[in-house]
Amino acid sequence: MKKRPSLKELAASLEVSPTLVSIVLNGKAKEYRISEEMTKKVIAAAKEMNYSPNVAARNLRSGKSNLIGVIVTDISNPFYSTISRIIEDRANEFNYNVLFSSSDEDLDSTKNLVEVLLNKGVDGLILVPCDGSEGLVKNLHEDDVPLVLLDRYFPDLAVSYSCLNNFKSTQLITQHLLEQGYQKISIVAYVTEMTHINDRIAGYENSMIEAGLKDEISIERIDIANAKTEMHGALKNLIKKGKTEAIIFTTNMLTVSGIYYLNANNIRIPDDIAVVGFNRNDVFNLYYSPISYIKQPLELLANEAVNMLIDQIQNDENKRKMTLNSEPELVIQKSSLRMI
Amino acid sequence: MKKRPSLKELAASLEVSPTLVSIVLNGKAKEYRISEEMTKKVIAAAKEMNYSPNVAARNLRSGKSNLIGVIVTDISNPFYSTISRIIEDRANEFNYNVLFSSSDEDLDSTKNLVEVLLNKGVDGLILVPCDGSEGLVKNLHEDDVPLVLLDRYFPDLAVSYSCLNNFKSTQLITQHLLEQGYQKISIVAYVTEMTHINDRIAGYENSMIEAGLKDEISIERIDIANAKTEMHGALKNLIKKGKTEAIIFTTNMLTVSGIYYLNANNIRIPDDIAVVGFNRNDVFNLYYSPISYIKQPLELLANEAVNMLIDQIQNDENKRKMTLNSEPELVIQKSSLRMI
DNA sequence: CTGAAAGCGCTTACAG
DNA sequence: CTGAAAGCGCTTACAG
Repeated sequence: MKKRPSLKELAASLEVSPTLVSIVLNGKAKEYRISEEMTKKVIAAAKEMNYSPNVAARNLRSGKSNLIGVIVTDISNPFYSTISRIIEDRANEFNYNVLFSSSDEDLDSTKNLVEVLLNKGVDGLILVPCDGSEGLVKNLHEDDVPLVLLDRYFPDLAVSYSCLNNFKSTQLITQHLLEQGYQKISIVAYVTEMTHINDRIAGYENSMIEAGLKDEISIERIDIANAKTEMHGALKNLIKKGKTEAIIFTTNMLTVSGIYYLNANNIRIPDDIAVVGFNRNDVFNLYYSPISYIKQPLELLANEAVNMLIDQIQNDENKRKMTLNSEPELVIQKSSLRMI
Repeated sequence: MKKRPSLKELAASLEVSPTLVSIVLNGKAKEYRISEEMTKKVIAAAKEMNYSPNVAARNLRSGKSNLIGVIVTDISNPFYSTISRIIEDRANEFNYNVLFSSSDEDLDSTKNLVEVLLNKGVDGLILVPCDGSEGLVKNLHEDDVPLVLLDRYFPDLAVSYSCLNNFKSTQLITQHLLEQGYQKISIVAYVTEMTHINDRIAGYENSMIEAGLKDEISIERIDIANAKTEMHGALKNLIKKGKTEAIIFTTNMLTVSGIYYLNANNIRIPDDIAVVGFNRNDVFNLYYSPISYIKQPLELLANEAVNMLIDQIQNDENKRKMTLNSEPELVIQKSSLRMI
């Protein structure tokens, strides 16, 4: 690889000191009252020689890497890949680069990735925390690692987060289904202690109770490790009981995997069972019966996560908890409309 | 952020020199014949103090960053997000981290990203080159930047690449459609000079000609910048002419966008028109008429790209061109089966 | 077997 | 307005 010129070489070619060059290139010419003429000369030479500072040296000296670490559960999942793209673009605007990793919802993996990213010298972390990671997050926060949680949060920790108003999202869904005349409404979720899922369940329960349908509440929990098999069991169970007119799937993956099952078993949507899912997906729109879903404001969520993080990094006294509980939007399509 | 202990502090706590510690922690104890006892003591202390080397300092000293840059067209596109995930995992195995960026098929953007990544000190690049980037790629190669092209390549450049055998992919499709009794077969592609697309077109033409159907060859080109509008025009055109019994879409995005159009216009697949697309997508499988598609060996493609790159980085005399033209697989589903 | 010293390329007090 | 010098944390000849 061709060697790039160093500051020293650039200074030598101009017959000035490295200090001067450094000052000018860091935009501090005014502050140090460098002559305009000299300033121009330096900048022109830097351009001419295609100079760009050695990042490792700058990092070492400044203690900053202008690198942020992002840990999502799986960057090949459309929900997270869309978010990652927005984070990347936003971080670039602030002159930061991003190191992405995927935790696969695994605690040990998450711990390991955090360690690796911190060792790489990232200035801060955006983390989609997995089940059981509350202690880890707490430790990071206590160690004053700039940190923003994304998509999920811990109510008991004073850690900033950028999330959906999950409770409201399932309220919207449930109320919509009730309006359509469905009463036997079930919900499918993961086995987890994470708030985002449990809030979604709570929003559903709340709306069911308010509608006087406490007895119709029906919750299926699926272990993410055996999602496919357990989805079969869960849906078979719901359908056998004849207990379900409508199903709410609480994540995108659950929705897609649920549709696979319903499809394979010739259960028609919405004729046999109405369906509402989470997060936009081409699959939903192109399905024979387009699927209603909760649309999250991904731009907002991702941009705010970056904003909060940069804010923490750059004003390090600023350790106050910043939170975003963004508004869900219910996109209604054929899958949840009662055919009359 | 909590300060991590330095090598010097670790050495001080052990009352030995930094040199010794460095040697031991870099696994060179044997080479320097450090006593086993001392070796163990150092390693234990490093663990105890949770020592990990400062990456910036190591990079500066070694001139290596253990960072590779990856430029895809859009990391939120499922095809590239899947590939990115595999690259990430593979790179980690080699103890490399990955900086991802998206070029949006834009040359200026690609140039800019290359510059940024190089300035960040990446040890090498995996690049999905866009239209018009041959000169850029040539320059990089001449500057001895370790470089592997992914998904697309330039036949005239001695640059390593990891790609699909594109010619063969559309041969497979065309032959399959011919076997099903379709003769009026059209193909939809981007306006581009890139080989991967033009090879796909060539494979189709080749099979059509071999079948004596030269006159039925029908190629629609779409400008990627106006994909949606032009897709409408192209398909309207094909259908009006009554000229098409089957359509081959040459990329995943084209396929999805084509299906949106056919859906909106109540054109039934395969009854009215048969369809074959590229790259697995949940959309295809869950569609009322599951879409046949070319499956690329993504694991292989991504892993080999990383292997080739690491090989270049670590054996820098090794500038020989390495190529992979991997085998396409045709997954046949309902969308291209003649209903008898 | 082990340590003192130089140097990677930068930035920033300090001095004038 | 400008420069000499120190130092960020590491590794690697060199010396013994």
